[in-house]
Amino acid sequence: MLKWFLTMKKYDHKKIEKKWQGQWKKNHVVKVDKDDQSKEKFYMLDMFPYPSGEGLHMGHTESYTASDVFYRFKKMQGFNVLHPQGFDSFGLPAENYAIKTGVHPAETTQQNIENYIAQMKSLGLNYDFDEMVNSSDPEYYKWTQWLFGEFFKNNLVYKKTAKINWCESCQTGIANEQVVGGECERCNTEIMQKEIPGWFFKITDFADALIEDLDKVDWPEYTIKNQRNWIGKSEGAKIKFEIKNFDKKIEVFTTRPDTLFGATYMVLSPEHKLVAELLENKDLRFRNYDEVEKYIIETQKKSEMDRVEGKEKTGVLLLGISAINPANKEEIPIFIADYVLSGYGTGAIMAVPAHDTRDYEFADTHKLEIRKVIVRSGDIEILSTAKTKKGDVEIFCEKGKLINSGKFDGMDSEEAQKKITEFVGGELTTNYRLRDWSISRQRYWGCPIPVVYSPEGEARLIPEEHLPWLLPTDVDFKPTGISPLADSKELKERTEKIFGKGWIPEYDTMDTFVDSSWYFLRYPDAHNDNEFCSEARKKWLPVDLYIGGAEHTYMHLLFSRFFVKALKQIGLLNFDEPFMKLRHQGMVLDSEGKKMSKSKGNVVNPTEMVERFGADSVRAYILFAAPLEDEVIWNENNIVGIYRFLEKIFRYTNEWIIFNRDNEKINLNKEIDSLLHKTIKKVTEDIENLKYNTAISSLMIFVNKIREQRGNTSENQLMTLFQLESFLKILAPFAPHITEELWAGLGHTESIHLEEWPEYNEKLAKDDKHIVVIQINGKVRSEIEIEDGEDEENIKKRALEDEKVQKWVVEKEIKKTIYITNKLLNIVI
RNA sequence: GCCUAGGUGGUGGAAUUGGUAUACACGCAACACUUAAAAUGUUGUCCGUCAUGCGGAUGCGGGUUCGACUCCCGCCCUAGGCACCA
Repeated sequence: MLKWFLTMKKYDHKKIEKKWQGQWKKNHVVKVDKDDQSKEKFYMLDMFPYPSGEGLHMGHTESYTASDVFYRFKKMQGFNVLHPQGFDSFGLPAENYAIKTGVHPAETTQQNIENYIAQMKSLGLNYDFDEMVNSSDPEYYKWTQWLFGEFFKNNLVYKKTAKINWCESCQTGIANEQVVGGECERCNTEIMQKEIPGWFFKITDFADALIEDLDKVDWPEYTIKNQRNWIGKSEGAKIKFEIKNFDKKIEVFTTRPDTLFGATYMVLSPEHKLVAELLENKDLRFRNYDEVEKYIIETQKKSEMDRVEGKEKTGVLLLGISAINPANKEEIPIFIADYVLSGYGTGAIMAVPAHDTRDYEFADTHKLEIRKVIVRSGDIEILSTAKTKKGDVEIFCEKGKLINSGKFDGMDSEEAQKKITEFVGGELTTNYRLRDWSISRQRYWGCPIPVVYSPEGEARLIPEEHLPWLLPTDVDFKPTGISPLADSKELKERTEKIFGKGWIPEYDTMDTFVDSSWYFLRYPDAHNDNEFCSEARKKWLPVDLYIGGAEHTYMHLLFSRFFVKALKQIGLLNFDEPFMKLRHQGMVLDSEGKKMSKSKGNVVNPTEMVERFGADSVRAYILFAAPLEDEVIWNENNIVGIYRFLEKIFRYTNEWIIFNRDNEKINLNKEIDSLLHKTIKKVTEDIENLKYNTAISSLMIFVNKIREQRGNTSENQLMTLFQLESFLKILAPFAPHITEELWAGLGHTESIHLEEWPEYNEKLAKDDKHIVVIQINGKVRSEIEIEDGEDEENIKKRALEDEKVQKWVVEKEIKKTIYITNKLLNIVI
């Protein structure tokens, strides 16, 4: 014993990890040959991070480790795996930091990227950083601009002046999709409304395809649902209402044209164009002009959140005008109210208080007529059918049969929707919640929009030969309400030099979501200066497995999907969906189960954890602690379990090397061999299904078994070299450093990560004996050991002879028995 | 209010075409080694009971079934998301 104790090495994770991280780089272990046609391709993608000053966080650590494990696994299985990483490096934090300190965003971004790369390497993440993509690099954004140009030429981008969400702090417009809880997603300032001209991508053109193609992908159910809900398709009708004594019509969108006879008033959103027109028309001036104007101003101050939260349904009657219900020609009042939003439908509604909760609440407050026109089918006589109860009156919001609707009485809702729409000259139509994507930002640190304006104000695309259209450097970062680029002398001169006197450049930059909507198309051909991706390299697309946070389920995924569909329509791609399989990692919480945040001071730094426990332990622990998609509690006290596990393997392997290296007469331990094959099977299947926690647990069970057997056997009979090596290989994706060290210790000169993934023998992975549980009336009373495939009658006979079973069945009639092969026998008495 | 996910020992979690509930890990306890501690090892650890037995337990209450963490009905709680969508 003393001998091996003296020669035994200690598991020094720092030394081992540093050594191999250096070696991998030197020996090109991470290199991918993108043109290798001999192997099947696999594209494993991570959501690229924004390189913030705070560095990598634990969420990245989990997600990137998960993909790194899968990458190593697929590579060992013989796939040619592309597993790139890059940086989503345009964005507000760097610009805000520049405003505060004067340090140019390019500089801080570069520093942060270097820091991120160092952190990623310290975790043993094997990215080939030569194939990196960096969205603020002109070599990259040249192609962002080029793609914008393709959209421009193909009518998929247009300019319009629109009231948009405005963030006072960022001094920029914010897309609807980027407003979180009425606040700016990035800085949490409350969003206001402001009229701003800007460029929009026609994402709504693809609304139906964006819904339908969700059938083609292997994504989490809820992510698919979220995408569907975000697009928000609804069937209905557009119907026009005449205004009395005014030659204009109000068009409404309704999902319930069958309730038209019950429309007892109309509501316009305060921003509705017609309201402004009516206000300007002196002949028609409302009798309550001041009240109306005051209400409009109050609404403008409100964010969408405020409008939503107001419990009282406020609104103002437009005194002096009225509309005609086209179904029954009755004169009905018109209101403006902020519960009607300008951005959805037509910005105007017909209100049917008897059959819509919100309309009812408004009608109740303003004492308006409530006319019932729908009753539950087969319930014509009784008018009191109810779904939702509101005060004393009952509201029925479902479809049913019509009453009080003239010649349509007795008709079913379904049929009446078509017939009534037809009757009033309306139009059946589909409406979407999705709006076109506003991409203009009045910011500095973003991709310049490659457009110039003629002296007459006409927008023209900057020709390809002038790309990349560089972001100027001579600007002041301070927010003024206009784009920082308007400051640049150089940009102005550059524009005039190329296009002539009087031409001015577009000053806005693009939403950073544009950069991240196509980056995965660039990795296969990251250095191509002539194309965004060559035809040959497009064979890598689409992405086979994408791992990233669930927080991106709406915007990033939707925008990326839109890009792929748009580029297919243009003819630049030939597939429909960017990400075939998608999985999310859960949040990493502190030891008390709370969200990590700077303000709480409970943020765990991955690099510090790597220092203390080693990259292998950090990797294995974060995957072991919980299923990938669940929340992970980062508990430092628990990581020691993984550390001990690795240490045991380290000690065991070194013992093995000392005693067995030159010993050719190791006897095959059949029990260990069977367990090994079971473990290979389990780990292989679990990795394939991203069930890393149970894969690691089965590796632990294997090690425990070996430790247990060590007491019963002489050391040189424990494991063959082949068995030991197979075990190290299936551990390698999780703990790449320690396995590499032990692999080298066994005398290998090539990396373990270039080895083939062990095959399991189905026969050996199967037991030839099983324990069958004997139940009496569903309660476990005994168990017997059986041969694999033993005859049911025989098992039954043996079970009834069992002493413990005898006690229960003696003098009882056996009604029936149920046998589950190799598992269970239930005797019913 | 709506949508989604979930509720299993002291803790993280395992097990679902319905078939031994609590794998694996942490923690805890006892023992061994040690002058001692750490480390390591061994044993034990859902609850009740004197128990190699018996009974009970997967948020709560019912149901289906030979058998339910798993399926059905009703309710409670937690987390995340959405929100006047006409």
